[in-house]
Amino acid sequence: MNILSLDFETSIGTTIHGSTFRDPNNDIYTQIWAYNEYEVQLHHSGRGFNKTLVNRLDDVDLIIGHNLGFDLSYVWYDNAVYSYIVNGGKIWDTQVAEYLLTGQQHQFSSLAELQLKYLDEVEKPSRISALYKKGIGADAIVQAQYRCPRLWKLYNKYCKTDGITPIKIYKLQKKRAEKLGMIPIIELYNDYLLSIINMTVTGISIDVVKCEKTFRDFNLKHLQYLAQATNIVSKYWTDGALPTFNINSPDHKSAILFGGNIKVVEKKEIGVYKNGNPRFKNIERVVRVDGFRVPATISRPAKKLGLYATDDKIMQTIASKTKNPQLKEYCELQKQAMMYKKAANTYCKAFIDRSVDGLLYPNFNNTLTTTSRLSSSAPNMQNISKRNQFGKDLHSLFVAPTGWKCVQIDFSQLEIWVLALLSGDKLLIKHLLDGVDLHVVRLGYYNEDKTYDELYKLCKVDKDPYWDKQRTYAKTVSYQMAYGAMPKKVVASTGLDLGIVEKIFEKEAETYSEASNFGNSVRDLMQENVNFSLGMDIPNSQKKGKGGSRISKGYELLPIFDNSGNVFYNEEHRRKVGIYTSLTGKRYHFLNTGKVYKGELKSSFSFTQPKNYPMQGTASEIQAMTTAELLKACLIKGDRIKMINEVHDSKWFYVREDVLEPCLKWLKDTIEDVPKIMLKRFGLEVPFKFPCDIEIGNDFGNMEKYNV
DNA sequence: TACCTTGGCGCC
DNA sequence: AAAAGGCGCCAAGGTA
Repeated sequence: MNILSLDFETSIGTTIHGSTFRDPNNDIYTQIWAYNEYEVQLHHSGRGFNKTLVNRLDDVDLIIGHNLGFDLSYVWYDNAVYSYIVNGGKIWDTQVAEYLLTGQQHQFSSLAELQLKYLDEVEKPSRISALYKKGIGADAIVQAQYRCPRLWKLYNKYCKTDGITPIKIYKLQKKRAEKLGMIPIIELYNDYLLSIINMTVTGISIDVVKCEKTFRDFNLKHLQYLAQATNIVSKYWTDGALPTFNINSPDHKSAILFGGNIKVVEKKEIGVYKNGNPRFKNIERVVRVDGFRVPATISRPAKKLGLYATDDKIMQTIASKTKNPQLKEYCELQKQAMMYKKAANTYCKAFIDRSVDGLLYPNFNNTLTTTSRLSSSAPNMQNISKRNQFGKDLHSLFVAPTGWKCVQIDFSQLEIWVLALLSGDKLLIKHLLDGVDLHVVRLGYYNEDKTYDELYKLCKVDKDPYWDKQRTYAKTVSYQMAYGAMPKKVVASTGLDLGIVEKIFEKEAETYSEASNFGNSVRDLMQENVNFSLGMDIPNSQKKGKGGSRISKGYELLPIFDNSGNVFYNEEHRRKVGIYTSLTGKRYHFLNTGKVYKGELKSSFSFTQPKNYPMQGTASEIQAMTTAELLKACLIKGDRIKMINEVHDSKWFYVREDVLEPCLKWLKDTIEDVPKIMLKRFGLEVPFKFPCDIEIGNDFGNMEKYNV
């Protein structure tokens, strides 16, 4: 077996796109090819390699690297990479492996950290890394090789180490993974990484002109609402020392609604200099604002003394209770002004700033979340408004290239199907397979005078506005329950009575008893499997952030406190974590929040997390394995199907118009066939397929259902 | 200036 | 420090 460790040193590029492939000016200046731990080749080019590999990959069985997404995205369009992947070539990313081996606790590990952890090698402060940090990239170093021979020697040593280290780490990781039965799950997430790279490199088309126009429109709207709101508050905002009323300031909003103090800074003359110029000093004082005098009991105290929360929920309560028409109007204006500003800056502006020639290349963070879900940033493509007034405008900025269609394929009720799979609840499975509307079932829990059929007719056939709305509430409850929320939180997000929500939970537990009990069974299992936290997995020298925040996420034997605030450092009192291993071998860690009581640690674990982590985590595995399944075809049929984005249970594509039907049929069949993939990868029997819905359109704001 | 925390809100 | 379903981003306000 030939293993190859691949690593590139690149230029640094602009501050917007960093050192990644996104910046068109960036290139590779050194290629490090380490074969089987002993044969290391360094290839340098002062002109850059023009994003191509120096060698073929024909005799390579496994490519190893740390954060391979970075390197492979540079050479994704190289023929050698293409044929390697199409012929089933595999990768082992030590960052991905470490993430899974630690139960998703070690996020974005650095090579230096793993070097310490596995090889006990302390990375000496390197001149090379220091240069990189200063913005001096490999291009400059390679070009200076004859001028700076000492630096050049150092650089070559640095490169060589970076090539060999991942191979050494891989061998140890593999041993650990075999012991824990984690090889299949690590292979899955490595395959998934290839699909993620493919998505990232493809990019998402935006209509830049429309984006700029929408940005301007939203800003204009913001200013209009702001002006009206400012006009209303002007009679409460009279003190000349006050700054301009700022509708985005939590301080200002709290003060104007509930009354409060606003800190102001004034320049005060405190004498004269020798040259006769006046001497000033900044004096801080507070100005009292009475505002609308809304009773603060409607809200909740903020962290800052004397300030209160002003979120949407509270604003709605105020608007519905007040008899002051001006206040009522202000509530609506504040909301609109803020929403337009958010829509403009968080989305339109970010899209414009982040795009490169009309294409967005978001970061898909694959070693970040606790549950192994993907996360997205710069821009975040997973939280673009959909249901509110901006949903259509914002999504319609994402357009299909000429001759192509936008396609979105969603798993329907993925979390519920996952719950059925994990719990094996017979009735739930039957209901899902029969197409029973679970939201209507839940509506029935607190409308006992009506049967399922009657309610179904009212909601879905007659589309009675009242019952349709009731079903929407029930739907929200359904999803909240699936996410593992407790009744209180459901009340907060739906506005339903606590009594009703509790009844729903109660009846749900009766109806789908095995499914409802799933979380408890995880918790029981996990409570039996309490381990010490991972101890010195990351040495202190690698702590990051203030006070080593990375460590506090579970890498240190944390001291714990008793009810009187006494600190216990003894081994037997150290914090422990619960570990639960899922069907597929993925490990989840749960923080033990227990305290010391009479000298002994009483374990205590959250009720919601044990339910949520395996559900969310398994859902993400299904997303990962189905996406990975598409990769080869996406490469071979790259002129017909391009995958561009994922949002947890949905996948975004461009599909060429003239081959739409066969492509969509193939995509749907492949994605829905989770049993086939589960069997192949994990040897697990899954008794049902996972149904998907397809939508198509010319842009992602104007999509219509498509039946294959 | 650069970085951190808080409040608030978008998505699944 | 505890504890929460999982995330990321922006603006404000504060600190070094």
